[in-house]
Amino acid sequence: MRFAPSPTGYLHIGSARTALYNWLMAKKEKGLFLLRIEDTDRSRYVPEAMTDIMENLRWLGLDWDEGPEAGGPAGPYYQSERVEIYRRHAEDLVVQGKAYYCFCSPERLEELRRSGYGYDGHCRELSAERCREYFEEGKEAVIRFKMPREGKITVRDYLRGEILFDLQTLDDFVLLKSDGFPTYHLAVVVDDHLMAITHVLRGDEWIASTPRHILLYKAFGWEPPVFIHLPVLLAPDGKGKLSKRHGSTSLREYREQGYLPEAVNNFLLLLGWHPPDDREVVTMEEAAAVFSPERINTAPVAFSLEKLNWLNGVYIRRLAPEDLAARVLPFLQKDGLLPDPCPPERFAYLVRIIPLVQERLRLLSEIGEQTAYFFQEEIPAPSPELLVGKKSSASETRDLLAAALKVLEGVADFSAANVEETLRGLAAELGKKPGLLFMPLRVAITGRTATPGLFETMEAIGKPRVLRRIRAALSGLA
RNA sequence: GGCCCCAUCGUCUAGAGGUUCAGGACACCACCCUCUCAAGGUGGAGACACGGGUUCGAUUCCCGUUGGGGCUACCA
Repeated sequence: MRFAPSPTGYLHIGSARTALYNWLMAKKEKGLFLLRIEDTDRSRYVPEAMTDIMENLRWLGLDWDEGPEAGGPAGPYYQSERVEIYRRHAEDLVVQGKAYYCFCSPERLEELRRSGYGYDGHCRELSAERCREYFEEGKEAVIRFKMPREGKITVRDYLRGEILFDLQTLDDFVLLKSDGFPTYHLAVVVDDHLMAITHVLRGDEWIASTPRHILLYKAFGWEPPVFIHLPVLLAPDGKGKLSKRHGSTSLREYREQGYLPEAVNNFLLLLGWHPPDDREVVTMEEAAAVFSPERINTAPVAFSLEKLNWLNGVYIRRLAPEDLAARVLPFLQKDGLLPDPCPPERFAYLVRIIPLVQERLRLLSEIGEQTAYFFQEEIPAPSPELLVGKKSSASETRDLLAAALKVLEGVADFSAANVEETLRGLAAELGKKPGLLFMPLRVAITGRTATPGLFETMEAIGKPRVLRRIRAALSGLA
């Protein structure tokens, strides 16, 4: 199995799915997974793309057995370093009469394209003599594949069965460009063969080019691999291909938004594939044990984030507090709530806070807004509107807070259980519903109406800060 | 335009001719739990694109229509 991205941009979420499926299949079948870089288009080459692709594949845990930085017997794994190999193969085909030099000008080709048909075979029967003359004149040439002119070719797709193509609809495509670099078609066939790829699992935008590839395998006298074409990813509205217009398409953006690689993998896995049972939460280990290409769907898939958000929550809840703390730390540092580097005692406090917010967190990036009041010495004074509930009045709220302040001052053991007991006792004593007392306290202490359990929160914040915040709220009401 | 692929709840999907008044998950709604918010529990609403065949019987097979998508480069 292999994943063969082109370094023309950041790792796309759809490419990541392709990589994942390839990786899973390699694991399942105890085969090898290799990474090959298809950098044969110098004009579209983006230098940062390479590091982004490798970094994010690793982030997902999709390690490659062979490829850049890993090496391997079939290297090099950058196509730009293999141009000699492609040139040799292309020239072999010319010698065998299965391909030919073409000297047509870009202008002529442009006109041809406008006519709606492919290349017309203008240079197909050029004599060797003529070619030499052209070369001596310094003309640039490409090598084109000599397509059989009639008949049909059947492409066997693992999921779709046989697909018939009329050879008349296929033109003499370019194998080797005038700059000496191969086209995708040549490079992919040569490399997949030389690298002993048995299953080509790629996006279904390649179906239309597969007949060319099969013909190339035949021309070289090679056995074609099994072709498995994945359905395309559609925009969330199901209309049109997934593109930047519809939100994030690069994996790095998801990472930056606070998605867990576990969740992204699980989500991508379910986008076109499903396990034999009804499970939705499937870890990589589980998937690697049961992945089978028969269960891949053929219909286009809308890329909707709802399930990813849910899965992210699921995986966040599964994390050990220390683990989640470590993952959330960079986000808190970015928000300026914890220093970088983070001293051990501050980190320990974070770990202590984690259980309070763990089941409320959907994205790691939400950590700051959900926990700021734990880390801050003082919080911005909550507005009276927030402090005074809809069912209460300013004077009642003031009385309640004052009463709470008084009893809390006397609490020596500021544990959640003890605080709860004290405050419930107070509410009963005042003949008030507990919620009526708890809400203004919550707002006074945290500045918000939605928080983790009040008493756990108070314990974590500690008596001095709690009392100070209640006093501050009280003075704000005066 | 030509060639090709695809078509079950809003979304991801189960289903491989009858045992399905079509099952699960996300999202949505209601209720329960409850100090708020979550999480969790229970329940609810929600789909076989359409038209022809084939068949005793079609969501399942065939054809067409419609819709969506891809390819049609010296890009991958």
